[in-house]
Order: sequence, then C-alpha cells, then structure tokens
Amino acid sequence: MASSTSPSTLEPMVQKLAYRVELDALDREAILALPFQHKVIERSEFIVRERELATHSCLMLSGYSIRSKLTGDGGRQIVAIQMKGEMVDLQNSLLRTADHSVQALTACKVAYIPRQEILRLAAERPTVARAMWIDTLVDASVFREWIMNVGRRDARTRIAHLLCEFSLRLKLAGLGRENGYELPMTQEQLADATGLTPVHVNRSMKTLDAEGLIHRLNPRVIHIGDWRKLAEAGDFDSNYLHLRQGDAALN
Amino acid sequence: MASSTSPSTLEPMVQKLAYRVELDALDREAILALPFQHKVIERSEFIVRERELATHSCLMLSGYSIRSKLTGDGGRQIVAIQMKGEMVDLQNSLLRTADHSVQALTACKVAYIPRQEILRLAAERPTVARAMWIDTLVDASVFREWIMNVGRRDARTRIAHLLCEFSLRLKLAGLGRENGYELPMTQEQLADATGLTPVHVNRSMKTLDAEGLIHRLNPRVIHIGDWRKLAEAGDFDSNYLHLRQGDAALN
DNA sequence: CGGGAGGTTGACAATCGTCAATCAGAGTGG
DNA sequence: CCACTCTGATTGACGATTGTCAACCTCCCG
Repeated sequence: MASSTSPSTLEPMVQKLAYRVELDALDREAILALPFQHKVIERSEFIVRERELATHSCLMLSGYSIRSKLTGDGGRQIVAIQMKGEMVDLQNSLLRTADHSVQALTACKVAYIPRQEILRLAAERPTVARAMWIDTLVDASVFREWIMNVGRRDARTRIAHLLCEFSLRLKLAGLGRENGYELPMTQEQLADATGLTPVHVNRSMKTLDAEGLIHRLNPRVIHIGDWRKLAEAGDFDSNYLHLRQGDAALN
Repeated sequence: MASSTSPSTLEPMVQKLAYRVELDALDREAILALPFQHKVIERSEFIVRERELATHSCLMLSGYSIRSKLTGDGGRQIVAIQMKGEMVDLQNSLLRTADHSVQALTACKVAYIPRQEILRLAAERPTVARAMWIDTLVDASVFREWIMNVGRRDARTRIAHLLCEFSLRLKLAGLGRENGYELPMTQEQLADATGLTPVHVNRSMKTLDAEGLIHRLNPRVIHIGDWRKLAEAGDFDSNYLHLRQGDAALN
C-alpha cells in the first residue's frame, strides 16, 4: 500500500459522478483533493467482509470485484459485479456494519478513501452529494433488475441477460472489444450470480452457443454474434442502467 | 386530492430520517415545511408506472404499496413492499424515468412531495440529505437480501424469510400485534415477491403450518408460534435491515 | 511430467411449475 | 334469506426445469 497525492488518480471518480450530475470546477477540485491510498488487491482477496466495520470507500482503478452474501447453509449469492471507475462500498461504509462482502474477482488496483472524507465532501458540496446519491440509486436499480432476473427468468434467459449487462457496462468503462469480451468469472461464479448451479450454467451457455447467439473461442472469451437476438433471448432492456441516450444505444 | 399544510402530517418522515441520522431543530423544521399534497390511493391503483417520468416522491401515511417489474413474457416480480412511514419513490423521482412500477396493495393515504422540493431540501440541509441517502442505502441492502432470497433459498425458506421480515418491519412501524399480524397480500402476490407460483406458495405455507412454525386463523392472519424457529427456518438475520440495537432484538 | 483448477457431459433425482378441479368467504341483488 | 358471482385458497396429478453426483477432459503452470 502506498500513499499518494497524484492529482489524476481520482479522475475516474469525477467522470463517474459527472455522468449523473453537472459538476462545476469547485466540485471537481474537491473530489480530486480527496485524500486516498493506492492499494493493490490480489485475486480472491476480501476488500470488506460481511459484518465488519467498513471505514473506507474504494474506487476501482482496474480489475473486477464482486459483492456477495452467504446463506446459513453455505450457499453464496453474488449480488453485484464492479469494474473500473465504479465506487465500491459507498454502501457498506455509510452504514454501520457491512451487510455483504466485497471480494476481488481479479487482481485490482483501488484507491481507498476514508469514510469521513466522503461524508465531509458530501456536506460541503451538495451537488457532489447528489451525484453520489444518484449513483447509489442506480446501483439499487440494478439490484432490482437482478431480483427479477433470478426470480422470474429461466436459466438460459438469466445467463443471456447477464452477458448483455456485461457487454454494455464494459463498453461504458472503455473495456471490451467490438462484439465481445473476456468474462472475468468462472462458471461457478456465474452460477452464484444467477442463482443456478455451475453445471446448469454450463448447459445454458452451451445452448446459447448452439443457437448461434454467442460464440466462444475459449470458455471465457465471448463473441456476440447478433446483439439484437441475444438481448431478446436475455429479455434485456438497458433502461434499468439509467444510461444517457447515446450510451443506451451503444449496442 | 386536497392541498394541506397541516404541520404534523410529515412527522413520520422526520421520524424515519431521525432514525438514521441525528437531526437538529432546523433540519426538522425544514422537513415539516415541505409542501405536499394529501392523496388517497385506491387498492390496485398505480402510483408510478415503469418508464414514466416521476415528478413526485411520496410518503406513505397508511396502507401498503409494492414495487414491481415485468418480464418480457408478462411475469411479474415484486421487488419491495412499502408500509407506513416509508418514503416511496425517492428512487424513481431522482432518476429520469421510472425503472419499476409502484402500486397500492391496499387503499393508501400518502403525502405527495414535488421532486424539486426534495432536491432543494437536500441541497440546503446536508444532514437531511445524508439521512435520505442512508435511507436509500438501506433500501438497497434489502434488495440485496431479496436477491439472495430468490436466488439461493428453497421455497419454504423464502416464505419463512419474508414472513420474518414482515413481522419485524410491522413492529417497527407500530403495526402488527404481539406474535402475529395480518398479511396484506394474496398468495399470488407472495408468489410474485418470492419468485414462486401461487400454488407452491400455498404448499410452502401449509408446510410451515404443519411444522408448527406458524398458525393461521384464516389464510391471511399469521400467528408466529416460535420466533426463533421461524427465523431459523427462514435463514433470517435482521442485520440487513440495519436496525438499531434495541430494535433488532424486538422479536 | 504431474497436479490442480475449471470446464464438459451423462444419468438420475427432486423441487417446483402447470393444469384443472374444488372449496371457502364476501359482497350483491332479487 | 337465498341464490349468484367473484376472488382467493386449496388440493391432486402430472410434467419439466434444474439440481446432484460422478466421471472425464482440457489447459495452465511449476
């Protein structure tokens, strides 16, 4: 872990918030002036554990992380996937104790920001506060879509939906190639995200492949043959991501 | 619909927010001074429809409402249940278009507050803004628990979990009797909330009844025989509701 | 070359959904 | 007071999606 005051490290946070609300120069400066610590998180390492006190928020600079919860009998449910530019753990850090864990899916670079500094920023810059609030509201909207995904869609549709969400979000984050991307998760992790078993995830992806909706060079590299068809198969409508006009039409 | 400036109508909103953050006299006054309209919503009436522009937030004064989403093939997923004292639609009204519908489960009395006034209040009273933010974060925590509920628990456990959540929240709202309450929903609605079919909800409740975990005077009036056992059956841990110490031990 | 993680497949089991009939209770009108 | 109707609850028979178990394969890495 290394302290840093590099002026541009928090730029992704400015971008993220400016996407939601118009920020003036003072707002931007205030964000960039936040104290933070650079940190590298290894694959599988926990950033926050359920029931811990979370004292920091963190901004993803690279890599992927997941949020998950455990049932009493050991089942795991992944409730969100985070990527570059996203604020992890505004949720946990503003509340007393974490209600879910955050874990690195791949090696990650993050910027740690003390909870107190986030609160101070919010108090001093109402516009920034509003942007962060809206950001958490969009997170909540994604949660709702996931409830519907696991509650009311069959296996094939759930997987297709997740692949669509991934595709769009990767493009927005500036990752991902033209018609495809590399999945950062194993089939077991996909299963935990969709409420299925690894075996059935495998079967469902095989089906999507056989139907020509996706092509796989290797199990993790997804090529999307026809976005329209995949979106239809996944009952995917990007409305819940609350993107801007142009971005929603990316695919 | 009737305009009103009755000074105490918004008191539940003060209570709700003061539960999360300490509010000073000015904060409380500012909340109570919000302009609003009284409105009575009939059973089944929509308060907001998916994809609409939501221009108002609303505070539940009595009755129950649900938030729901529809799949492409007509399936419905209920993603939240709202009761007295809760702020419906901070979510929809701060974002451009509603990503889900809000519908009255029973006849409801509500106070409509214009979106602009909420934003103004948040800008002028940072502490109130923080309280509302935290409130939406708690909502998000409940969404995460619901994802786990429908994703990783079997039918009997899902139902038991929902019954437990209801019991606790009703007590907090000052509703519900000692060891039981009246469910405001049909079994079809329970099914939509748990990702099951009405028939299977019926079977699951029958099982819980046969096991002595609940008793039913009539299909909607639930008596909880042994809270401990029901909570265990439902894999229920109130941590995700982020209650205060005392409240978490209510049952 | 060996070991391990992750992916793939088949056989079988179980939970849950579907369909359809019946029942119970509330409200309505004659 | 009694059909009549409607909504919601209940039940049984059957079917299907999904889970379980177990084997085997593939690739990567030391």
